[in-house]
Amino acid sequence: MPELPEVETIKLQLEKFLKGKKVVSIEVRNRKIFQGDEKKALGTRILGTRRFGKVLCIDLSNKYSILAHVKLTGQFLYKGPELSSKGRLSEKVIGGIPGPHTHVIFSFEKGAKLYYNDVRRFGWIKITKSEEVITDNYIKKLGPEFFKDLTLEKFREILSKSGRSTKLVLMDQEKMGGVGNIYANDALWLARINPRTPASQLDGETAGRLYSAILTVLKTGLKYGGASELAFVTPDGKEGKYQEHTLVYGQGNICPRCKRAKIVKFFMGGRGTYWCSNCQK
DNA sequence: CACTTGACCTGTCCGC
DNA sequence: TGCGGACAGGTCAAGT
Repeated sequence: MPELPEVETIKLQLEKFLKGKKVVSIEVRNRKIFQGDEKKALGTRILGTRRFGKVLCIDLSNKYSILAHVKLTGQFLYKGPELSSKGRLSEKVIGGIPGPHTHVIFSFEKGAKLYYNDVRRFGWIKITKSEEVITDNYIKKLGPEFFKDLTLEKFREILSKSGRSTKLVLMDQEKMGGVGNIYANDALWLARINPRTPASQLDGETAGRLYSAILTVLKTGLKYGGASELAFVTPDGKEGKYQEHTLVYGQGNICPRCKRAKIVKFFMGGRGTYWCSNCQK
């Protein structure tokens, strides 16, 4: 669920809340989640935030950076003077903050805090030299990204070189960065493409349709502040709304476009795939 | 090399 | 009401 729109939403809020703040302390409650020496961050200020695919990057003033992948259930939650008391916490923040699922607590000046909660503990946070961010094991393998360096031409080329099913290629972060299961399902439906069609079999026009469809669903996801299907919440403790606007993901009713077939769910690569047999050929 | 399955984890939901 | 099992999406490692 944290895909490009969700991580971008987190990134924008963290930028807003943290920029310029001085790191006073970092409490690591779970060593498996936080890798590296957190003391390197103490006394530094937050310069800004970046995003690489689904990975967050928080740049510090001493040429170190904090990288984080929230995977499925990781949550960054901010408490500070800007939020006052009105910000009610989503019930998706299980156990509250701090709580049994809080694994890292960042403290800043004036009592501001950033909590990292993660029920399933799949996520990770690490501190690394800023110049080594792009050679990080995950980031160095990331493919080009939508809205950044993934042009239509490059997109067509990537598809043409893979005989794997189109859906799996879209979700392969080493081929292209940012798209996960929810947006892949919706984009394929929007472009009327069968998720199982081998990527190399799509002609230029069809690939172009898919490219625009992906941009469309990602933009829609951003507009709604991400999809809170599972555990996604924004740092201010609120939920995204895209899950209320999915095209086919999570649906089981008659296809809203052709109204001739039911949306069918099946598994591809172990993940739920939603498909209209009538209009996705 | 391409592709699949299992592991990582726990909360939620569904059926009995 | 309680319990067991399937299921959730993102990646990595191991197996076919």
